[in-house]
Amino acid sequence: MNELNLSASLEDYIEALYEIYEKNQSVKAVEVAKRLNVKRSSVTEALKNLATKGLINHGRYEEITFTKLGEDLAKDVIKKHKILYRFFYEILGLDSEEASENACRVEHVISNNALDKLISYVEKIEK
Amino acid sequence: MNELNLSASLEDYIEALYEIYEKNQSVKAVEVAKRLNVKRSSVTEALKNLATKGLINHGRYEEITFTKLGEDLAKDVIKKHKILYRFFYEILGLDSEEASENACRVEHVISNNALDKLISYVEKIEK
DNA sequence: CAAATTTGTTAGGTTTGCCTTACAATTGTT
DNA sequence: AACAATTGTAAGGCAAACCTAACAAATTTG
Repeated sequence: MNELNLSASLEDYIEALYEIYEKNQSVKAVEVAKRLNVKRSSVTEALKNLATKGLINHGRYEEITFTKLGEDLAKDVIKKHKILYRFFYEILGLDSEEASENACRVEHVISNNALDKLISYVEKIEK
Repeated sequence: MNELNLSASLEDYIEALYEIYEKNQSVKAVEVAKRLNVKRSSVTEALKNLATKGLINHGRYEEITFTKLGEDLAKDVIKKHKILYRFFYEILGLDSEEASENACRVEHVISNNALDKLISYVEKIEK
């Protein structure tokens, strides 16, 4: 499918970028840094990296925008996160915070196929 | 619980070491290397690392043995792997290989609490 | 047992992702 | 507009994990 194979770290960045963008119609490095608990300079690096990979457009001191590919990828990660959250929270009964933490980590390592099965499963259970 | 916080990589190593040890009553770096798809030199490094952390005993050109802590830790990881495998294989219906791959990756990131809930869940479902 | 093969180790490199520090650009405030 | 504060970037470092290449120890085998 997506032959880009982002690292967990870059997936975190693009996910954060997208959600912050949705909320604010703009993205500040400071916010990304806060959210991911990293320094502003690390955000700069990651942005450079994502731009190189063709996922965002971003020049010096410019607002970022998503490429089609970047947007799709971000949505994929977010989709994974949401279904995993539901699984941990609604089915396993973890509290909200721990469900979210687990989803955050698992979303980077679960296969697409496993995700699809999980979607069907969660939906079946909660029918 | 375990305040050691092994990296995913070191967890893989100790898991492999333990399973190979169980099977052969001894561990060769070559086998570990094959199994984890790394070079022998990387295994040497990892062993040094695990020994420093007090999980195994291992001197130059010596057989390794596990400390109590190391053995407990290995068993923990293996336990996680097994329950995750069951979940992916028996409940989600992935094929054996993909179930195993997913278990291998998720075992390093899922919380102990989530694991406990998963154990209960899988056991309840399969009652 | 001596030579050949296999195995373990070391040294030195690479990549990724983070950091700190310092500076540049932008924005906000009087 | 001028100064202050905030934000973005660049440079240089560090640690984890991996690698290759070369060598050392151990094992196999003719």
